[in-house]
Amino acid sequence: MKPNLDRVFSALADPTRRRIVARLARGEATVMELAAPFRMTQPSVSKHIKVLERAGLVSRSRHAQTRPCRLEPAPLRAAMEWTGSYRMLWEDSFDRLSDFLDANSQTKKKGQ
Amino acid sequence: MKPNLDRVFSALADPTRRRIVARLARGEATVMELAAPFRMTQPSVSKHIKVLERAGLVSRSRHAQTRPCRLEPAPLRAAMEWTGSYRMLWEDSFDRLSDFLDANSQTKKKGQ
DNA sequence: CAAGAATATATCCGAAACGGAATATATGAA
DNA sequence: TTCATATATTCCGTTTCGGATATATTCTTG
Repeated sequence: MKPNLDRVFSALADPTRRRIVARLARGEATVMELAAPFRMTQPSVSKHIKVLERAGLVSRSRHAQTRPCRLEPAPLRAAMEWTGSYRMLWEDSFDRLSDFLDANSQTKKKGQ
Repeated sequence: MKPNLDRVFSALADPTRRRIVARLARGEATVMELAAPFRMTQPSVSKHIKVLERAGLVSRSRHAQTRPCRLEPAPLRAAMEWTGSYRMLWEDSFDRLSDFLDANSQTKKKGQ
């Protein structure tokens, strides 16, 4: 089950789906919960979730009538590793430690 | 000119474009040079380059009849920072240094 | 200026994406 | 069984995408 970067990047290319990912990073959620913040209809959100699912970014369980969604780290990691393999382009220093700390403190401040 | 993640992720969702990015990471290249490894026609490659350009991933200069392409780091960095903001999901340790080194050695081994 | 090389633009095509509306399925409760 | 809630599926129209072909533009050189 190796992440398919085509699907992963494609899934992340939509702002609705990135917001869903951001929401799921804080814990499992049902389709209703995920749909709530959006103006979109529920079936549309369902479709977005399915896109995330096919990219491996989301997995689901069954609990009563609900199908809680959970975020899967592997594809996100694969996407980060691909983009990260070009770090050298924006890092002019060879002090990898300080570079990492700088980058890390920045990502921490970033929302969506 | 802040990177538009929609466009960036969307641009990276295509394998041809990721190969172009990989090629450009090793230095500037003309359209002809970029097109060479592909079976595609030149206009198709031109379109892919334009997609990368609109995402801010590629910039171009003018030199004689050629328009050399250069890779721009900012959007790649933005994409990495977005995905990287979910690192916590696959890192169970708080030893950030060793985590970074592990991740880094892995990305180094990865091709395309 | 004419010819050629590098690149862009225009147009066409089939396939896929995105969103809505309506409908279907499934599970739990009364 | 009947009702209600949660979610999925289907169909539709519109837009975008990826590739092809054909044509135009731009610069260089003779």
